[in-house]
Amino acid sequence: MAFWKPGTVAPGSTVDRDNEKEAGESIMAVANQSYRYLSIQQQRERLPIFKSRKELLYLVEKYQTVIVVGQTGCGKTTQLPQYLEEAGWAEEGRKIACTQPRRVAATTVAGRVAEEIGCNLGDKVGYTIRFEDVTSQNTRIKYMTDGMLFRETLIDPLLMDYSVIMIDEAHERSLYTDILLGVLKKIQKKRPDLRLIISSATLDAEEFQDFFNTNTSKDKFKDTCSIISLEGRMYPVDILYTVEPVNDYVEKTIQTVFDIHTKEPEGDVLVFMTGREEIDKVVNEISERASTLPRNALGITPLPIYAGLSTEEQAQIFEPTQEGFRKVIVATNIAEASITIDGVVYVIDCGFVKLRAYNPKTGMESLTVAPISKASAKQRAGRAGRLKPGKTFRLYTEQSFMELRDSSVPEIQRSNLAPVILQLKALGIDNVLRFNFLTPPPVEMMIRSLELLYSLNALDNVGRLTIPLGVQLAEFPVDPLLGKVLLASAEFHCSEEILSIAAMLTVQNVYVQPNRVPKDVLTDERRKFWVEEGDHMSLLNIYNAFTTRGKLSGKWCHEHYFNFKALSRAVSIRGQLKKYLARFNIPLESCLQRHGKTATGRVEATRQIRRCITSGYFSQAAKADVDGSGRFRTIRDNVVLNVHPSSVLFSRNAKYVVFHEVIETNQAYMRDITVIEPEWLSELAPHFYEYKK
DNA sequence: GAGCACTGC
Repeated sequence: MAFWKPGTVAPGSTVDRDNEKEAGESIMAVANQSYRYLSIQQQRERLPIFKSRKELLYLVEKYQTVIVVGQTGCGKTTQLPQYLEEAGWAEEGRKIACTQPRRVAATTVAGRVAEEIGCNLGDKVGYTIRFEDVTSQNTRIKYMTDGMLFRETLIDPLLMDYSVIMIDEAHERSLYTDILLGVLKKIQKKRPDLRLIISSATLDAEEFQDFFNTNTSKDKFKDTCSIISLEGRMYPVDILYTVEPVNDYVEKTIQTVFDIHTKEPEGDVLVFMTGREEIDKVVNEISERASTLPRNALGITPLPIYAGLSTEEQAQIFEPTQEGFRKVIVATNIAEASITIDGVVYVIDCGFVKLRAYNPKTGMESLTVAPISKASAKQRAGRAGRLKPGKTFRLYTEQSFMELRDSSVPEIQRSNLAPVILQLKALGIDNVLRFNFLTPPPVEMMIRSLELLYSLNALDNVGRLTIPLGVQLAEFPVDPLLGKVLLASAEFHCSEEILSIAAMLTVQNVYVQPNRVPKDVLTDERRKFWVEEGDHMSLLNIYNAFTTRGKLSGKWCHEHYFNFKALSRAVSIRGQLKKYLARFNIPLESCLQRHGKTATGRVEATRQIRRCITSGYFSQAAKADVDGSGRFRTIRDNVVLNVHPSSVLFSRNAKYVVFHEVIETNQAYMRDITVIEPEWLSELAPHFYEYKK
């Protein structure tokens, strides 16, 4: 292919096998290939990490922190905790923890290790994720999400249960990974016996080392942190760059798919795009042009995958390729680390990703297309080398690749920090501005969040958590604004309704939009559940319909184009939030059941619910422009906002609203909106609005 | 007047 140029490190070079938990280190995967006759012990000894077993154990003995570098596919996630357990680190009732950024990873690895050890899951080996605690008194090795370990610090600030904590996939720099690193560094000062293992990609290892070495630099000259590199196991992936920069990567993608299809041996293709619109375009174009292929040629099956698809639609990509066809999977970033697809030999990488950013000046989040990092590019390329030697086509020049950031901006630098600040305060870290972050978030973002927490009355005027409100908001596993609404529901006598609304706001993708169904059919179906008061009350209707006449069934969701997975999750979340309300002594009351028998009672009840929502979301209020353009402006800062087209209130004439969130793409859109009366703002949040007016 | 990357408690 004349348009392509091999990368200078390309032929024969190996790329890390990205997600060793799915296949790479699995002894079962190995067993299925050629070592079926080996005992489990023999299989474990064949993994690349086994050669480093002694050295690893020596380092953990000697150093407080050990950084285990990259080269995934070596077995570190499943083997390292077992080595530690075998060496006695889990004796005397102590546990070994291993954190993962994603729930699926925690559960699947735990299952695999339990099988290797030959115990029931939840016995010697277990896992803990939100809504599922599969551990017992006997549990010695505990896999968990990073968010869950952070929750545990609120209960046991020194994490005394654990002798070793392994933070896996630290290079991903998830929000909770970053917070945990800061908190664990503090804990280490008080617990010299605690061992930390940070598993990271090569590029960040020294940053982690510098971070942990500063703990003791003042009086000792010896390092307390060591790095070890492990070799991985995966097939080589050739990397090809374009010779010239690409203007239209959607078109270039389609060309490349056909080039691969007509010139390369068999093997499926995985394409990385940024979002739904591009994916649909690529899939449609491929289908159309596929009909022009010669009659006797191999067929081509394009399939989309992104989070907004229903479970059934997502499942299609895992079905075996039809005889005589080549599968082309067109994906968002979901395929970079969350979903693993077997059979991929070719990867096409457009070089971009959609990222969420937080603007502290407006308090708005934006969703923008940005170039990926070198680490992401490497991760994407690695998806081609799981089955056999593969090829990755990067739709950018090698020069552009060299100019990419080494790794993505950590999540903590682009998030709303209000929840983080509350939780750090609850841990007794009063001066959050001086908290030891691996990479500190911008100071103005911290200050904006502190102001917001003060206006919610979660912090007092010297920045301490208020009692009980601030303390309760820190405990609640929801955003502080939503937490405030939940707590205020006592006053408005509508906790039953608010629980359902809060659960529905917390899950994503309540609606599914199958491509085969015409848009007006979808809209008509949705209107059956919609009410003029806005999205919150409509979500409540959907929740109630799902749990009563919908009988919690997948079939009902399918018929009405709702996402079954999302609604089921809402039911679990509601249950969890209900337990918190019970703990905070907030009575369960339903104003709709009490007053909803008559029309006027119903109107009054929904007013109460909307007032309750306003008592938490008063800072996110907007007023319609008088020109009838449908545009709004935030009441305090005059920022222009539009109604999101998915909202109940799209193309309806509301005057004053509060909104759950704003997503800024080409324009700023409010999502999940409720109609309010302006007097409620001065009544419920005079401190916030008094200088206006 | 017209749009929805991905996680986590």
